[in-house]
Amino acid sequence: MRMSTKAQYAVRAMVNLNLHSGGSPVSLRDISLRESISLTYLEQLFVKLRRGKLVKSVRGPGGGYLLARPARDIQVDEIIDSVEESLVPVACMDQKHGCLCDDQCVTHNVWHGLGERIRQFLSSITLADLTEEAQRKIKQVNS
Amino acid sequence: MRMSTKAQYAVRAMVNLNLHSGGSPVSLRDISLRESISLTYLEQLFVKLRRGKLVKSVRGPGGGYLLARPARDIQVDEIIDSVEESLVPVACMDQKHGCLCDDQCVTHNVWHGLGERIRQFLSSITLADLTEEAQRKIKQVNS
DNA sequence: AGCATACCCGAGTAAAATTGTCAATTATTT
DNA sequence: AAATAATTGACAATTTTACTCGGGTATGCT
Repeated sequence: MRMSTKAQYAVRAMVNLNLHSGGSPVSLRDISLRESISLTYLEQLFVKLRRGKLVKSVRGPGGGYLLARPARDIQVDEIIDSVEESLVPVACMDQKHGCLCDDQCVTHNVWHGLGERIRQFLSSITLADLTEEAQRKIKQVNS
Repeated sequence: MRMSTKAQYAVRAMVNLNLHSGGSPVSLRDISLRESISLTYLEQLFVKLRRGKLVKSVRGPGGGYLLARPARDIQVDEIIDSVEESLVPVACMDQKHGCLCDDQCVTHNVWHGLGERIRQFLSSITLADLTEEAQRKIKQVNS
């Protein structure tokens, strides 16, 4: 039961983006340097975040990425969904048409319930929450 | 975010064991046939379940495995712990001495909180709960 | 126009984890 | 002794993860 580093990177990158954007685009190069994530890997992640409508891109010099919506309206589970990390703990429940083992599996309800808890928790946290927390931590270090 | 099949198998096997044991040992061969899990793989799992003190083994003909404690006292999170599946979602939190990134990571609290929710949920379910549920499902099919 | 910046995209790849198998042994009962 | 069944360690196939690489394309600046 592990959250992939892909998902972890995506969340970190989004917080960093929000933290350093004063309305103007932030380049992946900057995020790469600050978060020590390889540029090419970040590119991969942001393609998905853009397709997930969480960020907008601005091309050309001075370009970069912007949040597509206010940070308050972006939930952590959406970030993870965008980079294609399933939040459901078992494979048979990925399909939308429900699980084949519906009736047979005794353990079905356990994983289903667990998936719901995970979703519930991660959807209760917004990018704004994380950004504020980051700002507090930065202040602490500087004082 | 996936529960490994190893953990899923372990839970299924434990339910099946409890379901078919009337106080007498159940052989892995029987569980293997009923749950369609390879015998040799089951052996691997039960070594760990035994070390985790969830089952006791009885060797020789008529032997097999028994629950080490009443099913009501066995929680699902213990089964998963035994087969060495971490319930904490990120690697840096596995060590008991705490996470190095404690202060720096903004996202630390997210994963920590998530881990706690997962643990909380899985510890609220006992092997007895799952066994009763299985019995109800069997009745439904037979009626 | 030409150049630099920065996003865009698909393919490939090495390492790690997962999911097992195989062979040989030990303990117990009949 | 023979059969049953757990015990153990080594090993192997497959899949997933976490990347890199090599090219593109759009935009702004001089």
